[in-house]
Amino acid sequence: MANIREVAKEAGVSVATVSRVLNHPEFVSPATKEQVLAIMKELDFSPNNLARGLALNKTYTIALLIPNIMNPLYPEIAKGVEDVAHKHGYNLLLCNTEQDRKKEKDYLSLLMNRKVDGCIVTSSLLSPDEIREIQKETVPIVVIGRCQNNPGFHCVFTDYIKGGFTATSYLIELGYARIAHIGGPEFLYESRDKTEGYRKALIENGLPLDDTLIVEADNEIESGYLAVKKLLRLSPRPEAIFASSDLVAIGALDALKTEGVKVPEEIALVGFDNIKMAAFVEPKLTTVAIPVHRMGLTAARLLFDAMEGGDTTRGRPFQEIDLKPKLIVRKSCGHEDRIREIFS
Amino acid sequence: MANIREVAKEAGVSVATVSRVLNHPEFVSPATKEQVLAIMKELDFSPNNLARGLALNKTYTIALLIPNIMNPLYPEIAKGVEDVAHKHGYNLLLCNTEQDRKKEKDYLSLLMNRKVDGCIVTSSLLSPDEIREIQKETVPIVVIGRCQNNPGFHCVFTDYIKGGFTATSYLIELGYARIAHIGGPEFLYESRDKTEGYRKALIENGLPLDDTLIVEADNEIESGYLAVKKLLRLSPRPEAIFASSDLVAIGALDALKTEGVKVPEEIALVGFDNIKMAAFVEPKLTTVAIPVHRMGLTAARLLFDAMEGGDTTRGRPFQEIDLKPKLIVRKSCGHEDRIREIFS
DNA sequence: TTGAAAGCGCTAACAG
DNA sequence: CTGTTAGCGCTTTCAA
Repeated sequence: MANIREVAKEAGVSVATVSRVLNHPEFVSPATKEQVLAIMKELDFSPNNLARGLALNKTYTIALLIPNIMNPLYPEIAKGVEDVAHKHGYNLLLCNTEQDRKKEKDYLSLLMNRKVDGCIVTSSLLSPDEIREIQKETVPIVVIGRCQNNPGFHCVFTDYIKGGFTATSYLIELGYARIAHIGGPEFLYESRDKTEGYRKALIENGLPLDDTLIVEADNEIESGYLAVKKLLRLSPRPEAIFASSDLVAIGALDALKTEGVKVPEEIALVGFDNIKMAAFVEPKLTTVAIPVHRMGLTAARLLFDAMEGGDTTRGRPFQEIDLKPKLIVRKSCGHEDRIREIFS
Repeated sequence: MANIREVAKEAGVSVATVSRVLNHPEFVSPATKEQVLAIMKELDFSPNNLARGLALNKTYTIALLIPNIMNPLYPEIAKGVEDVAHKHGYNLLLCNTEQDRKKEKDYLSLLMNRKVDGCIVTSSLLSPDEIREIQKETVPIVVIGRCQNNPGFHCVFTDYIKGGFTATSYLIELGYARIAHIGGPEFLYESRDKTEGYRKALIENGLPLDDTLIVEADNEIESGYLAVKKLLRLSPRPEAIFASSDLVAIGALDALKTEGVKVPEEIALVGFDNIKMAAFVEPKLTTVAIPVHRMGLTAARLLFDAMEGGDTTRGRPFQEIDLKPKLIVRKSCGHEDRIREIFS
């Protein structure tokens, strides 16, 4: 609770000197330096970062906006961001927007007013213009999401269309034709993209598009459960399901089991995200992996580059980093046996 | 980027008036208020919270220290805390200590210097004295963890001894005698307590204590996997396993399957925590539920009480809130059938 | 190598 | 109801 003035007085020097031993110790004589350091310890002094930030216009804090902390995807991103933030001596302010536009806006302006030094926004619900409006010129923002959506921001991008395409194509290769899709919430571009990939794969393979095979769910286990209940009422039943997230797939799997439908024998299932749990349900879930941890790392690196380089606002080339989704084949789709069976 | 002074000038009033429309609008005439508000909008003014915090000695931010953001337990606590923080108009600063004493200390002092208004610490590695040493007198801290361990802090507590006891007793009731235990990391009191509960249950039931039946693991799926590999080398094999966390139990289950051991027919399994995934592995995991979300809520409420009541440091009665663990019976231990079989 | 002093942007007496 | 003014704790010219 002691402040710099008390330390100065006690040490018989000026506050400037005390400040110097904190910030530019090389410019102060060893003798006084030691003296001051001693007094600091004695008085249990530690600088007030608020005041420091006010004077320096720097807070050594960055923020990360995530839509849902309960979705295991985001803690993993957060971990990636934190790893590099901590390495740079920065603090991470984690904000949970709960997929609420208002909350996202609130947090964002709060952060800008709190003068964080930088900010990473994941799967934002806001338009680039909305973000820009809230953004202070001095605070770089990097976006994790779709870049074409966010001109003017550094951006880490994953091609969900391709992801959806990959998942669906895989199912098609395995010989399934009547493939259902449990889509994510419409208001997320990620969901729409996955669905688009799904459609694209069907079309390119000359399979009919059937909208009754598409149901929407939010990103929750329970929601996947319900979706399957709906899908099972269809006749004929789908032969395979592409779920827009592993969480949903896990719920779907649960429903399938409840209904006594064997996976993959009767219905095959692909998830999306490759969350850890995907490998521990039964059957282990085939899924499309998103390099989440790396997304966090990369976004953070981009941010620090921008923060150190300054100049983010000037029409400088914005970086887009494209992290590729990758199919992880496990047991939930049928595999070699199934392939053989189909093609023989 | 405009500041209060510019607004004042532009509006032809004093800074005090501008400040007033921000903080005590009731004391300013409607006319000037509107006028000022208009200018604010025109200049895109928003107050600098750093300066505000400096002047008010208040930041409208609380912090939450968690040991591991990747463990699904903690996001749930965070959610609880955030719910009430947001309701009070506060920001939540989430800090991941990675179960590292140094990092925990660093974060804690960082936070104190940043002048958060309050702080919640979960399963701390620090002693009460260490925490107190870092704590600024004005900043209330509430602890989620063992209260006897933390005299002098408000505290939300769960009785892990009882939890371990409950889990083990349940296994014993079902007729298992040779019960193994996969303990959590020794350096966490939670782990030690669960293990103590395990021992207590054995003793009270007149079962022999056999230390070869106890193996240590950290709180990771992989670690549970390895632990089971070890346990399976024992002969005779254990009939049941009490795992110190669901994560570990899930890893254990995976290993058991890999080894072709049927659960619960050949080996029964109980987990701990009741994370969501416990209900989606096969067999669904019997476990001991910790009311995590409620822990977060409660801790936050305690914190806000303390913050508003002031006076936390004075030897005022510290609240201890005891949230009870609860057995959740699912399929991984054998159930009615098994009971009948055993008792007939 | 050091000190005096002018801010950083805001709030809160106090006096009108 | 409004303005003047003195800080909040720290950093950084500028002079010495």
